[in-house]
Amino acid sequence: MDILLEAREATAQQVRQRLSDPPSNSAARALLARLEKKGAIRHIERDLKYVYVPVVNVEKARESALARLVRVFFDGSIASAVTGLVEQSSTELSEAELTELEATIRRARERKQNS
Amino acid sequence: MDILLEAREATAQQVRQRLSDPPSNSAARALLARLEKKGAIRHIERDLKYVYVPVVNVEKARESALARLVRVFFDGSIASAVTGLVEQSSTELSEAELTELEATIRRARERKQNS
DNA sequence: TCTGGATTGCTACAAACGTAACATCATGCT
DNA sequence: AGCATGATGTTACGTTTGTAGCAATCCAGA
Repeated sequence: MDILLEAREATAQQVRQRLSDPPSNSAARALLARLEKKGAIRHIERDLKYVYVPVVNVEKARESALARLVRVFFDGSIASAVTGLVEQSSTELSEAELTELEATIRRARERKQNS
Repeated sequence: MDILLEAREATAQQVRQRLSDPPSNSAARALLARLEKKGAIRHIERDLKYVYVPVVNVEKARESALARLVRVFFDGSIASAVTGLVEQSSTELSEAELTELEATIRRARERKQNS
């Protein structure tokens, strides 16, 4: 499921290849068939292959994933989560990104004051 | 598993109650027994109940959860993830927290320059 | 004492899942 | 045409997981 959300779309083979500890070909197809039966994904036929796409609301999936992360690993503190994210990978953030983040925080402050 | 990480510890009943779409009592107990068999959790006997606690490395679990989130929902961009986190919940952040986040960014910048 | 509630141990069965194997179909190459 | 390749459809089997039920144990209260 994550793989489809990440790749936007994928064939059975592509999903299988991206899975850690790749299951058999049958298992990958069966998994996709089950997800489709449950309504989580759907498939389009293209070039004789089935291309699977997630049917879930990506926005909501992201929101709930963020909320879960904050709740489970950061005691519900959004500030702690942001701090953790930034500090875990500070060297991967470019100067431009750091500046942009500061702008984001300023915008958040303004939105807060206007509400 | 998430529930145990979040609650630090829980009995079979507590885990079951916190699960969305709560499974049967037997299923909850069987699940915990399996997790214990796999070594992911362990149990302590207290007041005649089994209190289960996660045995996983919380640090690593958090890191991988953060990495997954960034990869799946934010195209691998840490900056986007931080922005999403801040904007999704800007009104829940206090002024003090916003200020603290700015300090965090400054620290990240300094660390970056020193590396 | 004894009765009820809560919890675990254990067993049997059903549903879901992983896997392998084979058939079928379309495509491309010789 | 004939054949190999890659994809899906389908079936069968074993493993894992979910469920229900019942016995045993401990505790609290009547």
